[in-house]
Amino acid sequence: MSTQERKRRERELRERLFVREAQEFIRREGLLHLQMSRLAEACDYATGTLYQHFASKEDLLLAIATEDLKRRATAFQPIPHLPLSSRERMLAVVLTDIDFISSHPDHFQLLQYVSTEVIWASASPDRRKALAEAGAPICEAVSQVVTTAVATGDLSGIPTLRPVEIAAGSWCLNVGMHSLAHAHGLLEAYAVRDPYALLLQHSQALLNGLGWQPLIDIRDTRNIAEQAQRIRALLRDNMQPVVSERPD
Amino acid sequence: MSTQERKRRERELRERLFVREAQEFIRREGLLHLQMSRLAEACDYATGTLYQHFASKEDLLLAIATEDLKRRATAFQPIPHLPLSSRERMLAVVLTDIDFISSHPDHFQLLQYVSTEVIWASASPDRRKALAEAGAPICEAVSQVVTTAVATGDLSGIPTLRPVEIAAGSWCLNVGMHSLAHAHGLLEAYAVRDPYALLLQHSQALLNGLGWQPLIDIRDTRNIAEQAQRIRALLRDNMQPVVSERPD
DNA sequence: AACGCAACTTGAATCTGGTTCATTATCCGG
DNA sequence: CCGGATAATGAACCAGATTCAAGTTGCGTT
Repeated sequence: MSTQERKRRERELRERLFVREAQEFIRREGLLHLQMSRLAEACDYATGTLYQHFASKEDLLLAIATEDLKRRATAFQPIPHLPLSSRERMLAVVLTDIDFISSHPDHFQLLQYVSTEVIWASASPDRRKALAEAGAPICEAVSQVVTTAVATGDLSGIPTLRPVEIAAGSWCLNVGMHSLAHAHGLLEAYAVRDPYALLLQHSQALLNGLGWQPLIDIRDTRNIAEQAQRIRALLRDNMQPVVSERPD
Repeated sequence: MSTQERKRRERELRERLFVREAQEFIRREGLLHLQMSRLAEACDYATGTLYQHFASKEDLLLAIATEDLKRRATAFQPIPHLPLSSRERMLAVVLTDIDFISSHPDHFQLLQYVSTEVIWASASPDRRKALAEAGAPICEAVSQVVTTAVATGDLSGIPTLRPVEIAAGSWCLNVGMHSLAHAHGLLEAYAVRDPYALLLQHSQALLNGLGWQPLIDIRDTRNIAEQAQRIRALLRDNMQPVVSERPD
């Protein structure tokens, strides 16, 4: 059994190598210039070997996005347990998302690209499933925040909606603003400034609209900014130290 | 002069032919299977001629998306003048968007694809500009709705925000929900039902949160649905009859 | 220690499809 | 009707993803 096991491990290790190296390529030269043959070469393997792991280039891209997303997801896990009001936790979700994406521009670009129906459709079902699952912890963390809020009475639940569905609004606001912020030239064309401050303000408005206690004054931008800073500080302290993976 | 003028017209006509035929291709076989040479052939032109019009395939895709977007934009123009309360007008925007995208799935897919930084970056600046401009009327219409709302006192403006920026929240909610709704399998994976009813509910919550009068009860789903139906009916009556473009 | 088999690796060849460009055709003003 | 400018043509080109026939490797067996 042990040889089989060892092989599996080696295989997994190599897959990581490919993914890691591909991320490096993308960071250096952009998604556009990632080439299967060059990637294989850079890892000291033949092109064909790459295809042992990934059925197609799209598959590889999903795999990379999945890896990123897993890392992103871990950032959300401590949130439900942070010493914050339920509403602040919800904002912590928004802030975590903003900060992660701001500091990983490649991740957003890639995720955006693979989420495209064109690319999505040409990846294998397994990879698609893996990507969807990598996002699940975020979904769960957020749902938990909502559930707790309802339990503590900060939010009076909406009978027809599940926790996820209540959280979905906030999530969509995020996704939409990221898209806007990344659409090169759109902000300028439409004279929108500082998208993430705006996102924060609208998130607060939405929470108010859902009746999520304590309501705050959305005109008080100073207060909003200060609260965000407080929450960010706490998030930094609670950050999982990024598990630096052992070099092989 | 007239011959030069005629040539320009012919050129424009042909460009339309290409775009139209490409849309047809996409509708029939999907974005994935659009091929430059086959498209040219289908229009009875040589491949090279296609490249007289579009510097690259990406350019062509932007052109198609732009054409669609223009049509989409016209649907928003009557909204600021509809006999509705300002808040209902804002909902009319949301509904128009939902309905247009629901009935033009290809449009969303294409727009999503070309908005991707990868594709966007490899199109020519002119095409990018044209696409951005095609969306401007929507932006203006929505801004106007906000401006009117502030003028009539339905919405007490937010000193630090421009009308566009106030509208941006609602817009992002839309964009985000469309993304979610189109991400094959995500809704199921995260157990979210009926995304567009949800979008409506969250839009109402956001408007409430912005203090947009008259506030409504977001728990009253029946009322929300009925109001949406009323607005939709009005929108249908005011629909610009789609200008059926003369066949050449 | 040698053998045979299965599984894996290799990278040159294949294939697809976007893009180019030398050639040819068209059009226009004189 | 001529000469040159302008545009159309489509076969050739090229990049790069994907394949696959040939060669290796490593394991268990004799």
